[in-house]
Amino acid sequence: MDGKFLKPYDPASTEDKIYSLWEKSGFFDPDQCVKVGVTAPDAETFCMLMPPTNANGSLHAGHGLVMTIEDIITRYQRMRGKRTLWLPGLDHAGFETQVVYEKKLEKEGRTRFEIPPADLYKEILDFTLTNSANIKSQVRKMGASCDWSREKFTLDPAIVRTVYNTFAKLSADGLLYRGKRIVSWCPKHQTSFSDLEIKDEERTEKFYYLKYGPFTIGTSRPETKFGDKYVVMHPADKRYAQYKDGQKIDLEWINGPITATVIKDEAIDMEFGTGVMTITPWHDPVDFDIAERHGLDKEQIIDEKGKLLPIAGEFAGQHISKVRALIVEKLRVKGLVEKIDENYKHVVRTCYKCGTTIEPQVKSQWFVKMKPLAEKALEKIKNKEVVYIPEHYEKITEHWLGNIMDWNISRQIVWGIPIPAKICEKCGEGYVDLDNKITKCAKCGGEVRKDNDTFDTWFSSSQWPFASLGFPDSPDFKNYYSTDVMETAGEIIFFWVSRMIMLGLYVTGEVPFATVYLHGLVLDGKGQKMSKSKGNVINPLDLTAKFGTDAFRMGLVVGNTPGTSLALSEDKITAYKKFVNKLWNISRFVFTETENTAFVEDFDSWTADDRKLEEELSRLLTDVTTDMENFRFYMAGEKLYHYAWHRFADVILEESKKTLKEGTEDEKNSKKQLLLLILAKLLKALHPFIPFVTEEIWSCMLIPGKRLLIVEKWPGK
RNA sequence: GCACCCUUAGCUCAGUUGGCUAGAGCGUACGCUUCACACGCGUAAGGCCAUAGGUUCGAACCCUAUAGGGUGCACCA
Repeated sequence: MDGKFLKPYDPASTEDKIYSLWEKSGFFDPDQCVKVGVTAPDAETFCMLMPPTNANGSLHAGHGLVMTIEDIITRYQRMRGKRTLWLPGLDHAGFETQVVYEKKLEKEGRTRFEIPPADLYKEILDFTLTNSANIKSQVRKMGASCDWSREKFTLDPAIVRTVYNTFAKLSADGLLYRGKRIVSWCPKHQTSFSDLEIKDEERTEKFYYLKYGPFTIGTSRPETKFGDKYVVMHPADKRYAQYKDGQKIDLEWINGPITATVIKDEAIDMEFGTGVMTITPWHDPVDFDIAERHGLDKEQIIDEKGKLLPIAGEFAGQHISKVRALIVEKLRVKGLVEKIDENYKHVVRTCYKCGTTIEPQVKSQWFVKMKPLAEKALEKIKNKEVVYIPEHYEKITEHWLGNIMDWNISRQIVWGIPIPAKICEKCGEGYVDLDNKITKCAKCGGEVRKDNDTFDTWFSSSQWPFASLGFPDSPDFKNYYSTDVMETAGEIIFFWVSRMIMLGLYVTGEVPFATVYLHGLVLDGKGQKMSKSKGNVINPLDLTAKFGTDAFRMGLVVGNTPGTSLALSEDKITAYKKFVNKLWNISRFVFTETENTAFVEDFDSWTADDRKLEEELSRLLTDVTTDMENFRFYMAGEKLYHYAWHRFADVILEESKKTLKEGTEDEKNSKKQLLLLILAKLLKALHPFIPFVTEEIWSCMLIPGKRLLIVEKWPGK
């Protein structure tokens, strides 16, 4: 027996050694497995893509969970003999990364608005590359057995080309348009967003009743009302029956006399306020729709930075957040304030990143028509071509797909994939232009310039399943698409999962994956969300250093059901550290008692008792295999834990002591083979969960013709 | 407002298609250095499975209602 078993298991001196053993073996690469004969060339394939990691920081506990679950799946499938590919990748993560970088700039006293775009891009690229090296070493530390030789980055030229082709295809199929539409605009970040990037926040604010000629209008935002020249009411509202659609009324308003026009529209809720409102089409989606329906003028009141334009008269140039009180005071002096409701509760749309109030703006942006894509996806989901774990995510997805809005895919940031298009200077029309050929606007003949915007990062990551496998003609795409499992965070089910299904289906005609496994959040030990400001962020590397990667992995997976969040406490990880050590000591006992005894694969001289124990283990492993097949890793892990400690160690091992001391030769032989057999099978079954310690113990077993444990056969049926 | 989820031991959570005495980890109490392991061993305490009805031979599990907690979506100025 190796002398190291006389001391407790030491992860620090083991893990790096074992990982490089795996890497050198080439077994992460399915082609290599076939080449050296551990996998049959015609074996069934299994493919899972690692959600491309945001290359803007370092790994957090959530990544630890992703790497653990996905590695468990991968190792299990590989041991089952499948040609198993787990493809790693990195995401440039457009806006997310730019925000992180802007914070860094802020600390240095700089802002992105003073850096030439090309220079900024270069800076962020350097930043990303530095981070990604860091991230990759952390992923290795978690024990991830992904195929590094196939690693992809969302900015790889081949990926970008695929994204461009999809953009052009959408255009050719009439699913892409550039429109002057109202978009959600963050004045701080100075970019537009899709509807998913908006966070609703309930606020209690004042609600103002203002005199508008013969009417009283209600508003929570008097500072936007300078240009309001349309007054809208419901056509069926009897209170205002005397006013006709299109009727002009002269009245006194904030900065002097104006002529207002009466509009009748059914969008008005007669119950709300006074049943009359004025509209600000440039800065409100509902107002915009009304203006579109009636062909009304739209005027910009607030600029992109949130400051009032000249139309605001004396208030021009001031930031809207500062002038509300001043404007209300002016209105009050003019006698236009009727009353103020102090406790008006409503929902304000804010930037999910910085919490700044969204100021809608009318802008020309690229939109994808989502309905046709969503309908096809919905059909596949209902047919169970994509299966959700946990199940209820299917309903949530169907609800979202059934009510989908068009997707604004352009962002006014430099960090991202540039949109390959030309924009007409004169009329604003846009043209998809992959080959940089267009020089004149086909509509008005005006000069065109390059589109300076970039794609929403989700537009590229939604194409990840086929793009990363080399669509359309690489062998990997043919072998591995459509993939088997998509394992990711429940949080990004709309952002990413649903869009992957839609775009995958649209571009390749096939759903991109058969099963979606969604995990929940990793919370701190008290069940609170981790955040830098609370100071409760758990760094995975600290935990692997303190307890060992195997213990950390067990702590992340046992008791963690899909879709629900997990409270991760050090106590729990400590428990699994002890378990890993227990396994170490079990091995020490077995090795001591079976010194110089080789494991016999097809041993047939069992005692009746040992035969029963062997069958008991087989039953357990069958059970565990069922759990693995059904993604119940939390159960499989717990069952193996329980068996190893409370059955094998506490009972089987204890009882064996007597036999090994007092039994006949046959009984001793049978018992030794049993101990070796159980240990071997247990190591195999536990390997996906705790790969390092099992591989290390395995290396000390006396088994003729054994390979690395990572490619041994899974012991259950 | 609509949808979805949750409520089980002091804490964090399992409990698969309804079926033995409802489980685990941590924690707690008491006792053990027993020749694999004190990162250990043994023993014990601790639960009206949110509440009220219903279905059933049988319910933590299925149905209905209620209460509390959470999440997502949609919004009216």
